[in-house]
Amino acid sequence: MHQFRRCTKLLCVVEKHGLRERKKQRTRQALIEAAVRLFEDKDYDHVTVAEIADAAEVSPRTFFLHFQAKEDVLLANADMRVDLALQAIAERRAGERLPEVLVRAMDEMIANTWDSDLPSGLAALRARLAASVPALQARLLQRYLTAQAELAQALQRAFPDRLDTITASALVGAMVGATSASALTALQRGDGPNEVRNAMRQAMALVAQSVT
Amino acid sequence: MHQFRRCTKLLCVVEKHGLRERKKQRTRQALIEAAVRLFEDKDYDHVTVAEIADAAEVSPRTFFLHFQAKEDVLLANADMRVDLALQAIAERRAGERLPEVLVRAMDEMIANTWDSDLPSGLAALRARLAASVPALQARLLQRYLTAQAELAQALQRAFPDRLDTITASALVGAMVGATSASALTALQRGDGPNEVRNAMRQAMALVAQSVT
DNA sequence: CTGCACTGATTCACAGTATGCATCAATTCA
DNA sequence: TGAATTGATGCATACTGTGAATCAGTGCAG
Repeated sequence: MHQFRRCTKLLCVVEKHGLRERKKQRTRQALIEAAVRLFEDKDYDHVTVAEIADAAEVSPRTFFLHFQAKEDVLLANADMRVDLALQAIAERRAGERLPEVLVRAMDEMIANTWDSDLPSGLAALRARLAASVPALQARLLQRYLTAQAELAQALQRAFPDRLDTITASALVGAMVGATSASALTALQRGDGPNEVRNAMRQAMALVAQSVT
Repeated sequence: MHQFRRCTKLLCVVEKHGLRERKKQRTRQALIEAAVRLFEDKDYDHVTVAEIADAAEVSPRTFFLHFQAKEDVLLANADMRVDLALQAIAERRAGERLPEVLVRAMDEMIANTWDSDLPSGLAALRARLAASVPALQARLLQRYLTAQAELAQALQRAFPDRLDTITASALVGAMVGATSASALTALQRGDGPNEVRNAMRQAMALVAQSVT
């Protein structure tokens, strides 16, 4: 019944199998862009799904065919980033210790966000809205939680003799919790992108030293 | 516009100023009990607000006069617990170190939950639903986040020379993140109340050692 | 004790999110 | 070319959550 959908690793690679798939991606992209444009103009919840669909020149019904909820249009590529982190853990380098692997995985996600969403302004918009719109914040946290479970599982697989299930989830929970809390604090203080990133690094370092 | 309401410390002490207040509390309690009863019978989102209100013999509109959203009926006394933790931090005992204070604050919350919600079965119901109903999970996480901000502020006030704003929120974020992640993992593994509590303790200890 | 202010509860109306279902139209494949 | 697949649509609908007007009981001032 309830179900958090995740894209598989394969789907995250841009497939262009046929005109059909490309068309679908185009309307999806149109919806995202229309939404972002509208959110930059008006208050988040004064923008209705109907308006977004209208701006993207599709029917409102189509919106929900691409996104499970209104909020998801702003978290479009989050799944891909989790996959990056999972891969980073799986490809543990020789001699790399536990905290380093975890930090590298987190860095992978952050770096990808920086590269793809920062220039477009999407990162800033999302940050601003996530700090002020409860519904979006809730959805974001929820996705963090499911991502955490996957990261914990991957981490335990990478260090089977060192971690039990509880420790693994505690560790990942601490890392994600600390990072997002400090990022949010920095954001609400009015910090710019680089300061926010520094805050995240600082938080990660703090947690990392607990597993030295 | 958006606003996460919190009860003030004064309101958390049970006031019985007049018949009026008592009546209000009675309908509030009736709503909670009706909701719990229905949630135990049916699937969470097959129970409508209208049904809850009906079972409590009030109008549906009245439900939203007491709770901001459907989910909040299950998180009724959460605010009080945060206040307990804040108090625990403010009343820092002589010679108590940072990690100890934080752990004590968390313990305060957990212990209160155990004492008041465990016998009634509310704790179990909430745990079960929080692990399976996305909407509730989201709301819970959101409240954790606002609680975190308050805890971080209180902590910084208690250790002004030791903590900057970012470190304080990172620390609290790590603690809350680790604790809830491990609790959820334990729950989903099918652990009973005591095992869950142990998992939480273990997570707290892990984070506490990072600030030794 | 009486009228007035306050406020919880109710009723009615409504915007908006989200889903189910039948259907159309274009793509893909046999 | 004909058939199956599937993205998009329209329509109907359930439900959450809010606004506004109103009623009724409580508490307070005079």
